[in-house]
Amino acid sequence: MESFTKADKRTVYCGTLTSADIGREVTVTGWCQRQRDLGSLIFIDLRDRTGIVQLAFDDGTDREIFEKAFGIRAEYVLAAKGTVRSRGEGAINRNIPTGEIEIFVTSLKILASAETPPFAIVEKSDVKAELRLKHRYLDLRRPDLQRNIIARSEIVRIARNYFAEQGFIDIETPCLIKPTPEGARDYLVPSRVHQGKFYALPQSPQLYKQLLMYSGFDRYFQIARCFRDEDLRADRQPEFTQIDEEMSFADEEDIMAVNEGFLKKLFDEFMHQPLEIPFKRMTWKEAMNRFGSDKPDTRFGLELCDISDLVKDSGFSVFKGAVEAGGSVRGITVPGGAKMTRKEIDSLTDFVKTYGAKGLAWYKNTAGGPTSSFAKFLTEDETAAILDRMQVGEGDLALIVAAKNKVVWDSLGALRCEVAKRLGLIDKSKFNFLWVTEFPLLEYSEEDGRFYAMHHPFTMPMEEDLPLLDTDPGAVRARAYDCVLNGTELGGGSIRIHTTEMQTKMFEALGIGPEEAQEKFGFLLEAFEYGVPPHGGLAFGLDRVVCLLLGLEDIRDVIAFPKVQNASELLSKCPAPADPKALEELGIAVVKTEEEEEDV
RNA sequence: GGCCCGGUAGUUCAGUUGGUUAGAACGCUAGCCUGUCACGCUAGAGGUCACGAGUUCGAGUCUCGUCCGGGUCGCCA
Repeated sequence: MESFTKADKRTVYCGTLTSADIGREVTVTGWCQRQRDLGSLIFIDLRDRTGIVQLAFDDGTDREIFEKAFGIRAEYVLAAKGTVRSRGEGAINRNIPTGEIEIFVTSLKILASAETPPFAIVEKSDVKAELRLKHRYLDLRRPDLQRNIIARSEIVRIARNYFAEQGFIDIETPCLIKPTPEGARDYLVPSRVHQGKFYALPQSPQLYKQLLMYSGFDRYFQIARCFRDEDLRADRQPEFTQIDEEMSFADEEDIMAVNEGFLKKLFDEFMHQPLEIPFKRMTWKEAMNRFGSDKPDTRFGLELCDISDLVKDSGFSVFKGAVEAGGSVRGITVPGGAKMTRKEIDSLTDFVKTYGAKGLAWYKNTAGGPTSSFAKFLTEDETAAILDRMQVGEGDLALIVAAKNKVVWDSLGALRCEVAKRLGLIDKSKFNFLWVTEFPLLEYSEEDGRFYAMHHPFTMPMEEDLPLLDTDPGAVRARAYDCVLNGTELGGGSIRIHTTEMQTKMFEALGIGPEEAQEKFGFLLEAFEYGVPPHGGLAFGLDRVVCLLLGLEDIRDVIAFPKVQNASELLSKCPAPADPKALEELGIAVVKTEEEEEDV
């Protein structure tokens, strides 16, 4: 065999061969999926990233080649030359695309042998995540994971093409940047040249893309890696990728339109299905009141219903007290939910408790006579009014939470999703895109006794709310928007502040004094002096986009080398201790914790 | 940092009230087999029950701690 590289014109991908190739002499390379030894007949399924083709060895096969084939085991790497031939009637395998043909092998090379892998390289794998991630290079051989990674590449290609067509310029921004005081924890990188000083890895290219607007690159685009030193979730990794954009001389309408165009193109070219644009829009306030969430899943109902006014004077202290304390009493009505058992309702009670609710009041409207956890504390009229307001019909179940608004929203927002999931109310074929707009500009932190920017401190307030900035900062709305799909925040952005006056006001509202502002964002404030265009932008979480389009739930399934919950990576075993010499050069000493001291 | 779930053969799991030699399936090894494709048949090998203490005559099973993995709340401008 003189050549077995893919560059050889006779070398083809396993999964691409069809009966149209019968008679061709070809070379294929790949991994042995399975060897079937039938005595004087051997078959080998050869796998590459395109699929599987069957290699055949029989009494017409050269004895030396036959002996070689006899010894081949799973995951051996092979190059085989031979003639494509029909399998003949009766021997056709309808389950695989190449099932009509096989390769009669005339030359065989074992490029590498292999140990039996710790788990089978098959599409449907129920092997524990830990083992898969320790051997991620094997896990990534599985066809479903290969499809995910290839799909991700296609989505990125479509994004690059689309934004280039729209006149966006792809610009790289630094990965070693100044640590930022607000927002998520930074990953810090020590400086050797400047001992005691640190870079941070970017949580996003935010400031740099704004600076690019100041420079006149009026349409910027980047597939940008971002880093946040926060705890992981099924949909959150410490390093992740954004489709990041920024536009000058643009307002919300321009930015939403460009991105609706992008998603439509993704649906055309990748999903091969229509997507209706423009998307529905909903203010943050409406989203919270109707769905208890700023990223509502609108594929099902179970909307929240406010009954505060009906119970504020009632004899039930739980309801009355919540309203008096400035909170509210709200609930959801589960159609047909009355058949839920007490045990099931108890588990929903435990569920809402994780969101800070003290309990879950319920009312089962059953034909045989209703049962309820709270009706005995209310008058018949009060109960009737609640049932009427919540439209609790026969066979329905009402679930009610009384607490401060944030807890009511959080718990009921999560509860309606949980109930929908348990009752199978979610139509998984739907893609309900939604813009959530008019987010609050600021969020009060009880712990720190101050306001923080809900989006980031460069977000433009809504003009009509500006007077409130001094009197009622919590009520000011921002020119910020999120793109939501089926209950997941796919991306978000805002119109940015572009004047010194406004930015100074914003820092004041955040309790950042002039000196601190100068020290931390002086370069930005100074830049405002030299003519900054109005601008705004948006960033999508690429990993989440890929996940949702592929119908996956675990973000790790679309990332080649993901990290586990404690932010370590099991394959290479990082993070790892640093070389003492390197630490010395950096002027860094690692301080042992008290526990470790005791062990020494 | 809190709460919940899990760790038994290479893999996925079962393992009764604490009781003899810890099982099954798949995989693996060897032999046989001419049309398999989840090949088949026969035989065989394979276990620190995550780790460490404790309770007990006796622990895979009960208790505590540790480690590892998963989910989640906090956190994630």
